[in-house]
Amino acid sequence: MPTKQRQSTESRQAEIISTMLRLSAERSPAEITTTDIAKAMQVTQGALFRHFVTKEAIRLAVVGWIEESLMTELLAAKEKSPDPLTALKAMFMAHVGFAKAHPGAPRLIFGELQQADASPVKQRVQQIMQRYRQTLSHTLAQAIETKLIRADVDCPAAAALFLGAIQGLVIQSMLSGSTEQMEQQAVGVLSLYLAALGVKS
Amino acid sequence: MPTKQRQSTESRQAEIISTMLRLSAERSPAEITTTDIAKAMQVTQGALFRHFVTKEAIRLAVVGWIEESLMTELLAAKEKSPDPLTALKAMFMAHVGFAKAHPGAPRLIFGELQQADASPVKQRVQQIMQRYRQTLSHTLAQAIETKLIRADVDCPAAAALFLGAIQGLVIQSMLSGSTEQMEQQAVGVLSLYLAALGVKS
DNA sequence: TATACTGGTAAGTAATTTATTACTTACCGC
DNA sequence: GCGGTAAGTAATAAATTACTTACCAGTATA
Repeated sequence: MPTKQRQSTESRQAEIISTMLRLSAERSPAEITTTDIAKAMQVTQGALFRHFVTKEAIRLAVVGWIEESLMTELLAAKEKSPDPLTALKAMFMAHVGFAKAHPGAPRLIFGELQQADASPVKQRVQQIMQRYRQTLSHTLAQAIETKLIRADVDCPAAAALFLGAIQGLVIQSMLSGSTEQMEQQAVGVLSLYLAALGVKS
Repeated sequence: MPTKQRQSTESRQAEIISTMLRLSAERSPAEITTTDIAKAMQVTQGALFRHFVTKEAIRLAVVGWIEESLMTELLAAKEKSPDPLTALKAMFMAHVGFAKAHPGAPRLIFGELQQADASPVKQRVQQIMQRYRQTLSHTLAQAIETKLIRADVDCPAAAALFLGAIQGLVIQSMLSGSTEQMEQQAVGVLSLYLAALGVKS
C-alpha cells in the first residue's frame, strides 16, 4: 500500500529517478513531463522541485544512476571471469541483461545523445561511452596478449563492433516493443562476434 | 537569393522535408517546431499547413523520403556488385555513406523508434527495418550458396550484426558530433564483420 | 472580364509545460 | 509541549506549441 507519508529528499530523489526510468520504458523519454512523474508518484507536480532544482537535473541524475548501475554490473562480470576472453563474453551478456532489466535506460541514453552539443547531460553520456570503449579496448588487448584471440585484431574497431552489436540488439527490441527475444538473439550475435575475433566455437 | 515567390504545393512539400532533415542534423528532431521549419524556409508558420495537414504528416513524409532514398542507394550498390559478398560490402559502405551525406536521417529514425507503439510513423520505420533485415538475410544465404562465406553462418544473427555495426558507427558519430571519422572507422568495422563471416582478408 | 482557385500572411486560440509562490502540515530535538 | 524546519499542496505565471481563421494577391480559366 502506498504510505502517504512524508519522505526524505534523499529517498524522494531515488523515487523520482526510478519513476522516470520506469516511465521511459514505455513512452518516449523526451515526452515525459514533470506532471507525469508526479502523478506516477502520487504527489503534486510542484513537489518535484523540492528535490531537484530543474528538470534537467532530474535527467542528469538518471544518467548518473544508469552509469553507476551498469558499470557496477560490468565490473562484477569482468572480475568473476578467469581470463579476458571470458570477461568479454560476460560483459556482453551482462550489458544485454541490464538493458532487459531496465528497458527505459537505453531509451533515455538514446534520447540524450540526440541533444545539442552543449547539453551537460549529453557530455556526461559522451564521457561514459568513452570510458566504456577504453575498457573494452584494454580487455581486448589483454586477450591478444594471452593469445585467446587473433593477434591482428584491430582493438578500437573491435570495441566499436562490440558496442554496435549491443546497440543493434537494443534497437531491435525497441522496434519489436519487447525485450523477450533479446537475450536469445544476443547469444547468436555474440557467437558471431567471437568468430570475428578468431575464436573457434 | 531567396526567391520570395509562390511555389507549388509539391515543391513546398519537398522543401519542408529537406528543411526538416537539415535541421535534424544539428538539433534533436523531437524539439524541432513548425516555427523552426517555417523560419528556415522564410515563410510564416501557418503556411506549412497549406502543404501538410499535420505535423505528424511531415514526419511521415520525411521517413518516406529516407526510405526511398536509402533503398535506392542500397539497391544500386547491390546491383552493380558481381557477387553476394561484394554486394554486402557495397551495401555496408553505401549505408554509411548515406548516413554521412544526410546526418539528420538516422537522428530522425532513432527519434521515431522511441515513440509509443501505436504511432503510424513508428510502424513505417518497423516495416522498413524488417524489409532491410530480410534483404540482408537473403543476400547472406546467397553468399553461403556460392561458398563465399562460412557455410554455418547464422543468417538472422549476421543480419542483426550488420545493422548493429552500422548503428554503432552512427551513434558514435552522433556522440562526437561529426561524421568525419565515420567512413574510416567503417572500413575497420566492416573488415572485422567479414572475418566473422569467415572471409579471409 | 468575371470568377474561382491557390498559396501566402497575420493574428488569433486552446492546450501544455516548467517553474514559482503563498500557504499548510508532519516530524524531531530540546 | 513547543518551535523550527523540511516536505507537501493548490494555484498560477509565463512561455511555447500545433493548428485555425479571416483576409489578400496573383493566375488561370470559363
